[in-house]
Amino acid sequence: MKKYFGILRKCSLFDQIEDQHLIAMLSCLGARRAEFDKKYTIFAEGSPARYFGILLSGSAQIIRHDYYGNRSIVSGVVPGELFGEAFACAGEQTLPVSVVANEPCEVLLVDSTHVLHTCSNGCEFHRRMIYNLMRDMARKNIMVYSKLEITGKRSTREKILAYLAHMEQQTGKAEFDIPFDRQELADYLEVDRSGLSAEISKLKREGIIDCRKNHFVLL
Amino acid sequence: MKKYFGILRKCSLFDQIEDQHLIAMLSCLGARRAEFDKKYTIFAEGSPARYFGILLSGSAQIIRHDYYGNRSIVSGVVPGELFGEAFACAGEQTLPVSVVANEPCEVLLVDSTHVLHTCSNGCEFHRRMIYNLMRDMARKNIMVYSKLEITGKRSTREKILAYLAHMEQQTGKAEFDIPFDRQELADYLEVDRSGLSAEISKLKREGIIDCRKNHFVLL
DNA sequence: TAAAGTCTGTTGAATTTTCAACAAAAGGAG
DNA sequence: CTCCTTTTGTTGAAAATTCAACAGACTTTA
Repeated sequence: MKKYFGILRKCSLFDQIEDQHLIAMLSCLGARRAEFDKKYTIFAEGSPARYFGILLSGSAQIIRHDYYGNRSIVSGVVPGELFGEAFACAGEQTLPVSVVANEPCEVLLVDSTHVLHTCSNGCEFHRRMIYNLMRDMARKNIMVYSKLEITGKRSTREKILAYLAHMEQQTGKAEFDIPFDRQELADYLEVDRSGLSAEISKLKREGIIDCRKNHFVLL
Repeated sequence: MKKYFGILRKCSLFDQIEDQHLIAMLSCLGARRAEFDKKYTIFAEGSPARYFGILLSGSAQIIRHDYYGNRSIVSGVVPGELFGEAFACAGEQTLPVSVVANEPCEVLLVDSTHVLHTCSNGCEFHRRMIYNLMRDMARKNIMVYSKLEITGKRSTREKILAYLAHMEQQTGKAEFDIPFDRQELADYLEVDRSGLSAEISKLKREGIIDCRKNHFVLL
């Protein structure tokens, strides 16, 4: 498990918890490692939400399908991030979303009840971890609000610009890669793919942005 | 403060905490009561997010304005609910939204740092409260996901139906009042008001729903 | 390297949404 | 009760989005 310490140290759940305690905690949490190939479903919509995940490597997406099979991408997941924790912590819920591997993934599955209730060993790091988990959820909350702000825009153009502005703010740079291809970006922004492509071309012609594939520059 | 016990008992933050401990806790939290008239801003977008609120009476809305002043309603707040807690718990944030009184309101303002850090009295109910707060945030998270699902629909018609289905599920009844007037519903669903009215009329003509003002029936 | 498959940009037509303006209905104030 | 204000429904025109179809660019696989 030691090979994952680099990632786990960056995971907000273990903030200010030292390596020496990590191993004990992981077993205490009943954490187990799992692998998923590209396109595989890590968590399936509708299944019980007892476990949450920590992405160790690869990348994943949180998605939802409506009655007609239209895909909507809620967010991407990068290594070190938690996923599904809100559903696990709310209790008595089934998952309203799926989590799908975007490329081969390694994940750590954690039983949420082990986090929420102090372990029988009475280890004192639980308190820290619960605090960390709370802050993580607060931040996730804010992230979802951001998405609401982006997809709440009325036009495709405004959605694109709001998304790019958000990425600029998050990376601190006017030049960055986005984690989506065109279809995925469309599914994230809740717009039509061809309309999205057309609008991106227009923004390029107007000299507002530049991009090549998934690399964008704000001018 | 005793007159508010009825409401506070329903507040998720105080789940399983008995009345006798409540008074001590409230002072321990540095909670203070405040009143706001209709249309008054309880929390302003951009201001520091140190306090969160508990609505004691009245009703409020969490809203956001974009550059052009377009209003977007993120959610409504009813008595007993917390608001602003995610922003306060994420730390180092300013509010990305405003909270506005929809009618005369009484609120309890709570200093988030008092909740997150065990009080000097070392009262044991903090643990329970932190647990409650975490579950509250997890649920809020899920609520925002629901909103994302509703507003993520591509057409006005689908948004209306998704919203009404959500209300039906939440109330458990096919007949209910919605907490919005037409303009507010439009701002919540992120659509044009006149288009919304037109679509509601159409749904009525088609015999899919019935409504009078803000009372809706799913047929 | 060639072939097959996927992703992206373009286009035009059909559909929808937005916008602006107005009139009817409902609610509130005096 | 009447006047005034706010809310709601309707309409038509303008603008934007979606849809379907296709061609070229890029990837992957055999």
